Amino acid sequence: MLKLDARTKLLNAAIEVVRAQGYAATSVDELCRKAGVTKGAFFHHFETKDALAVAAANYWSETTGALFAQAPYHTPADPLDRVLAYIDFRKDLLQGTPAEFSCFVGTTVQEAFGSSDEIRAACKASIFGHAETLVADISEAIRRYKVKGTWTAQSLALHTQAVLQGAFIIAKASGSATTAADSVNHLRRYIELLFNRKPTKRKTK
Amino acid sequence: MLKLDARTKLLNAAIEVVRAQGYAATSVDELCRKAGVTKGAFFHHFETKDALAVAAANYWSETTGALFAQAPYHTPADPLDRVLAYIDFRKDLLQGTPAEFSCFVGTTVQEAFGSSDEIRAACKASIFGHAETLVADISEAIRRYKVKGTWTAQSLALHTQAVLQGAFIIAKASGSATTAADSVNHLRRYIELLFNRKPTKRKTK
DNA sequence: GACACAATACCAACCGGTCGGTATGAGGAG
DNA sequence: CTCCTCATACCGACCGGTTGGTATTGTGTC
Repeated sequence: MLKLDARTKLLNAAIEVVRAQGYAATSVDELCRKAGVTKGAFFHHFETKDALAVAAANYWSETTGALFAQAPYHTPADPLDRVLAYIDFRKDLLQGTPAEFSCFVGTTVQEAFGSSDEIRAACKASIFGHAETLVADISEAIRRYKVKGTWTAQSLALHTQAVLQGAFIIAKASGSATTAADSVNHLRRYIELLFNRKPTKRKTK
Repeated sequence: MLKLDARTKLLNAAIEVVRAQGYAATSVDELCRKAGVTKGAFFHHFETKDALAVAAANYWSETTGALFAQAPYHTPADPLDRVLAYIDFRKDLLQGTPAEFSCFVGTTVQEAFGSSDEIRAACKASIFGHAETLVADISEAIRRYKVKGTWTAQSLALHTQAVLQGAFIIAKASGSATTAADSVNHLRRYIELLFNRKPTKRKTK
């Protein structure tokens, strides 16, 4: 981390600290301390604290986007298997403390949706953008399995994100990653039922 | 609200303001202003700001507990119908802005789980306690419909809360209550599928 | 007059943000 | 090559306002 420039160090620090204590409770000074950077550097790179939040949300989109793009859940030939492998992948990420596995933009938007429309929009773009990466596989699975229903691939993709966000909150309240994993299990079962797939052991990893 | 004592006015103000802007971003002074009460009164009734949060979480449990206890979703004879009616009831509550329909303890615990174990515990008790009120109906439905599975009534009850909490976050990000209702629809469909119930129009109101 | 309750004045610490300044390095002119 | 200029990156003391919390003084009701 030492070779990174001040801007990137601040973005990484923001994601780490905000996930642990929330956005409003995180001060600019603390961020600078954590990043090993001075306050002057902070306001050189970001006009305001809110601007940092917007940049961090976009940075979160990029880094997690790259993580999911190269994740192994894309390999199955069957689109439904890919969707289920995605769910399993998300479950695997539920390790350690909530501060480690929870979602930066989910945490931030909950606090800032009323005070900054720029932050809200950046967080929305992150969540909805990630959901969008699931739509192709879901749509293909709908066609392949000839599933009929009043719901759309988009709404199911967004529902997976809602379940994950909710699971993070339950985990924060209970202090247990297991309760979060329980919800993800229910989500997996829901998708199996939707597509008439018999309950399966996970195929990947 | 004028006839209420200072303590209750502060609790109501806390729930209203925190839902709109979050816990950390809400100052004691603002709470006092909103409640029409002085700072002296605040610290007479609550030792610290955190103590107010704990009291507000318990107050939230009581008031929402009363709301749900007298709600009409308990009337159907079939336990599964009661569970589905509960889901419908929750969906009906998704009116107006996120600040109006979102959950005080869900918002608060997300910010305070790392800094105050008392707040965390009070919020956990509220969420888990509410989930517990669903367990009897779910258990009865499991018996009546002879459903087999690896999941428990408790885990399904908690999953409903996770979906709702997640739906609140999606609503805050999107600024739309409709997207939250979409997730609740998926939750309802999941429960119908779990119990082999044909998709139904809602029975209660 | 005892006691719960509330109003006001006040405090030190901390907040986001500002500002004058320095370090470094690229590019052009001579 | 040397010198000058300019832009970018960064520094840290400082500012006014706000924070959670305290101390003191009423005031209404048994």
